[in-house]
Amino acid sequence: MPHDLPKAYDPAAIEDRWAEYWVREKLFAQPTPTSPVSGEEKSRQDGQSPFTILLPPPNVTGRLHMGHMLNQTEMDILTRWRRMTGRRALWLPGTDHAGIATQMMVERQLTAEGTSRQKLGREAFVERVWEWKRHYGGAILDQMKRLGASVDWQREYFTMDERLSVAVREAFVRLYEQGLIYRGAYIVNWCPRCQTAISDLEVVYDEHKGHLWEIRYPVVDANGKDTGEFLTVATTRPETMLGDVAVAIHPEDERYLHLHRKKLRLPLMNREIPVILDEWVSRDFGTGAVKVTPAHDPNDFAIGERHHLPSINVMDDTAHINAEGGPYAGLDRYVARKRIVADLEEQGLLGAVKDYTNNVGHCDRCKTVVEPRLSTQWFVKIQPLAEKAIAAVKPGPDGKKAIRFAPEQYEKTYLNWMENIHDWCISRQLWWGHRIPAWHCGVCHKITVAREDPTRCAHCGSAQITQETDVLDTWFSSGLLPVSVFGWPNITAENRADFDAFYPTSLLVTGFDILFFWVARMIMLGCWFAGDVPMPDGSPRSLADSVPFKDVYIHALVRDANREKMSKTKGNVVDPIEIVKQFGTDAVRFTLASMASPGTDIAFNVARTEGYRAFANKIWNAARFLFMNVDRAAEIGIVVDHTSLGGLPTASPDAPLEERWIVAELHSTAAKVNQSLENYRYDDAANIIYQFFWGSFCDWYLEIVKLRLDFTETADKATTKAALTTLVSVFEAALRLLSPFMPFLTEEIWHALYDGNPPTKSIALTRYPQAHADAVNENALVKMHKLQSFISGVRTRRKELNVPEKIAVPVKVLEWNSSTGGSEIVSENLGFVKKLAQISDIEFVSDKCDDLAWYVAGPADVVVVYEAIIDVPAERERLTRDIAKYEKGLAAAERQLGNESFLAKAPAQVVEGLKKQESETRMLLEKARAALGALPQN
RNA sequence: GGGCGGUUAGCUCAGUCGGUUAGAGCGCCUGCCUUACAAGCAGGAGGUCCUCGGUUCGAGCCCGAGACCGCCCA
Repeated sequence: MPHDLPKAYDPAAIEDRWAEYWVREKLFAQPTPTSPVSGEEKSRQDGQSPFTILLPPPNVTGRLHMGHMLNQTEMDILTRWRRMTGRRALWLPGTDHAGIATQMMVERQLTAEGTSRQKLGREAFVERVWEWKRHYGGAILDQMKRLGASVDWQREYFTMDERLSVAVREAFVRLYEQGLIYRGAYIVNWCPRCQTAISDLEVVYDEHKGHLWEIRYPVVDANGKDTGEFLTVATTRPETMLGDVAVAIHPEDERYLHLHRKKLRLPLMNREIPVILDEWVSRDFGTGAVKVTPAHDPNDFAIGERHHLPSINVMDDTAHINAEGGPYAGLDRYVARKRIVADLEEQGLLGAVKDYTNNVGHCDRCKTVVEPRLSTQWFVKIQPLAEKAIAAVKPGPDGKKAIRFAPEQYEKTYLNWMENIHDWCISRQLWWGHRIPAWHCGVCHKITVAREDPTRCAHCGSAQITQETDVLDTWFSSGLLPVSVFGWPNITAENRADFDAFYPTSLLVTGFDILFFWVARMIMLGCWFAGDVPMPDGSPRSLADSVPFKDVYIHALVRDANREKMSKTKGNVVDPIEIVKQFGTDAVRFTLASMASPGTDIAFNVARTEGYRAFANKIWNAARFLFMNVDRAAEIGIVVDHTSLGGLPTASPDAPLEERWIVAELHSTAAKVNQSLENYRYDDAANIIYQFFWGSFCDWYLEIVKLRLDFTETADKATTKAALTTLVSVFEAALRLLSPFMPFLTEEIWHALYDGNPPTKSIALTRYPQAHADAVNENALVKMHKLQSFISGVRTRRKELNVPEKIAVPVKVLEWNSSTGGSEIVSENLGFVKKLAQISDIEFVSDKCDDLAWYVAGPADVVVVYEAIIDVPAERERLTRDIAKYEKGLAAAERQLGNESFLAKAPAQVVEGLKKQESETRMLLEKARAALGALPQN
């Protein structure tokens, strides 16, 4: 039997092989169900309803980083687990076309080639991006394949795919027809480098040390002559003054009220502008007078609307001053700023210049300072969509929430944003993306929006129509994914099996950074459009059935070991692929899982990963131990029946204690792990399995079972076979328990265990261990626990007496509390107790003996008899320390037990427990005092 | 300015409904190459649960105030 595993676990030697195997064998493909799954069936059999999860589509230009790996590890654990519990599990992968990022990438290439997208023209450029995508776009998904993500590769999508583009177009047209898309001139965030509008969410604010400049605007009389008086305004952006159309003051500001209706002469431009009153003005900020530049500031724009002021745009789309800026035309905004400040100073119109730290918006993509700019854009009137999206997370008529957040706190964040939402600017001045399906008429200037490319204007019939050049925000298409990947809008009677089976999806796992970008938009668009799709039986769809997912699990940020945010500039980025090469995928996955405590950032520390590689190695070697014994057994004709594997083993009442115990531990572990995963407690689940494998199975059970693995000719073959069978079946079940966390290692060992003839193609297709409540044998757990503390106690005592590890010594046992039955348990299990504690002989005594080496170990007093000289000072120190500890504990217990309120109000079980503890502590104290007294005086 | 989260061992973090003497991994100290594993085994040390006040028979946990750290939104 070829069970020859290498001595040390080497992930590199096994992982590539399995990763390829899983993809090649299409193990995780989830074809369209042939018989439609009715919604009724879905809700009736919740345990068997499909488990569907969408991969947050990585940016097609991206490379895998630690955040992806955490995200994917969590999804993979849950998907593998749900699959193993028997549910139809579908994890759907894909990538996002990432408008700005991808366009930037290709433009950079073009620049290097000495050309540009303008020179190429739109059509050629877009073809060039497709070419780029075909070449490099698969990189991140290839990395995912290598990491063994159990996704359905047959369903891989790209947001610009034809079928998904159909959905984008349908969504746009429908919203337009419903009056929810409009076009208009508003202040948007403009990136002068990307030369496109970006949404509020794509602006990141940074504290920036700047100045607050005070500028004196001369007051003029009716003839335009200076009166000699000035109104001083304060601004952080003096260059925008070129576009000023008014100065606003607060209607109750006594300082300036006399200037109301007066005119000012705008310095440098020599234009007369009015002084107006507006409540928005903050009297405490700056001078209390604010210049109004509607074309370059959102607040000013609002004031302009209120007061019917004109807007003067003084900058072009590259943030250079345009012709409206008079002498400053052609200057970059910052050059203009310097020049303007200098000129004002020269003219004596510059007041105080104060240091001021303000928040400056930068483009999320390229970090260029964003310019608020008045321009014509397309917007979604968001309120009606937001209302549904709010209702979806609040308790419905039945008191249930259609969407639940984990951790719960994110629900507040989400609602807070959704309740204060602004209309969504969806147009981008890019070439790469879904081009807006709107045509402008050259004759009547009206807009035609259509599902099919029109040839004539819908209003006047003219053929002089041209398509809108803008494309849609990438999030508009990714927001539609939950519906579009399952066939929307083409949901017909013949073509709705996917939609009926998999929508709503079960869960979304993602980072908080895209809560608004993506999660919120999926909820809005999903509720809006899926809501119109009737249920399979033709009935209207409820909100609960319209949502894109039922649960949202938000995970934290992966930071470096010092809790610093990873960043390229800081150079502290941990490349997951590098770490994987070093320690193996399984170890990295386990690290992330064991640290994934909800709501807490992960400080990724390779020391931890090193530890989990050791864990993998531990299991590897446990497997080697098993195989060695299986092979030896085979030599004398003992064969473990493979058909007994695959479930969760049970132990008969007459089985040895260690068997009843390990089986009970296994069931208890399985129960806890299932419960933890149910609650998204990856950390608990991982730690519980770790504890079972290493702490229980390897440290205790394997050592004990060695005594029963007797392969000599005289051995009782039945005993050996029974022990071996339990050993193998517990191990096999534990592998399945571990498999979602460490899929590679467990796959390798599991196949070896079945000697090349496994019952299915992969451990991932077996059943996850489910505990039987009655198999958790409390009695065995308690007894074993006592023996463990007894054995540990003897070992501790041996160390204190400097007994060499190899030497077995006799011990005397005195049971000091008959109710525990300690002596009996010890004598029932003499075999392994003697072995594990290195005891040559045990004598049970009924009276305290005179030996000095008295010690309390677990359920019995123990005396380790050894011809060693007791280190009297050390012994005195130990006893003194113990006495102090016991005295403190006893005093605390007595104090509480003397409190009548406690006795009256505390639950009986707590009082009983404390009484027991008190009497035990008292006994320990007496013994320790006696032992101290018996020590020689010096 | 508005909102949210955190502070527990040297480090990174758990701690369920308030209940007996607060846990884990890593690190540290001591001793061992023991026929699965030195990526190992055995043993050990290590705590003002941020501070103050309150509720309670009982507080790491609940309430109030404060300190410090962090995040989101404007």
